[in-house]
Amino acid sequence: MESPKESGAVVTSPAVSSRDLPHPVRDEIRLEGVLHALSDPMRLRIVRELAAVSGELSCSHFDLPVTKSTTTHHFRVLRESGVIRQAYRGTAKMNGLRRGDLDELFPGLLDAILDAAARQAVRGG
Amino acid sequence: MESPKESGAVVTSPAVSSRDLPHPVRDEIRLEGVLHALSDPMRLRIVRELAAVSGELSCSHFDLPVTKSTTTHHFRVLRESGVIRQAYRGTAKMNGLRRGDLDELFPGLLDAILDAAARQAVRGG
DNA sequence: ACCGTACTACGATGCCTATCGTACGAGTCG
DNA sequence: CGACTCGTACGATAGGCATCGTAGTACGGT
Repeated sequence: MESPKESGAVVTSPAVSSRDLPHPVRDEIRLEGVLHALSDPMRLRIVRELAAVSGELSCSHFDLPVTKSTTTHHFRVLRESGVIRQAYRGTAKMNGLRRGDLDELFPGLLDAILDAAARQAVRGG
Repeated sequence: MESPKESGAVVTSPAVSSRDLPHPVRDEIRLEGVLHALSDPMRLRIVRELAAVSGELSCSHFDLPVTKSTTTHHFRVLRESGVIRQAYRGTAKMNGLRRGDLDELFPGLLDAILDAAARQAVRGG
């Protein structure tokens, strides 16, 4: 498509770079999909880290015991189920929890799951 | 433990019959397992009905759009993940939510999920 | 004893998915 | 430009699982 590089204007922020990723809109998010996404230990771990920093993290920040291919797969599942939002920023891909959307759709759900995960971790997870 | 059939006492309740089913004890219940169990539409539906009556229901009470074999499978997944408790009462198999255990282990989780499911159903699920 | 009901067990099938390795595209910096 | 980093795409593989059908077991009533 059009390259955002010409036109005299200075590119002030790296923004979403060119390629953008398909996300479900808020009302397309399904409870079953969210639960399924969070029922995988690797993905639950990712979401817990994202919730802890309450900001965005690059994919490479996570040091998961799986290959990069598999990591990509898990992030895609989380994005397609509506749990996280992803955007390119330069070569990095930033990930953020869709807290607002999830809280509007399913009030208390995310917090209950995060709390449950924390308790289980304390008990020795 | 002791069989309730001897001793002059009248058998007032059919009780657990003979065969009993393996359940995880409370501390063996894993969050991932619970989320996975509830991420299936059929099983979520079962759990919603059980929560609605807040008592026990026989397997045959449910009119699911699958065969009985499949229904048995779903109930086993729910039992083995710690979401429900099952016991034979005569020829019927009664099912009840393990609310107490789940609420102690993961406070607010079950309610949040049930509320989320109800909201989604209202929105047209 | 017999039958009907309730549920199970087992095998088959087809789909989904978690995982890997390798090869590639996009962006940054020298 | 070239090299390097970050992440993707694709194919393969192996295991899990939702579903079915059929055959079987347990229990209760007649």
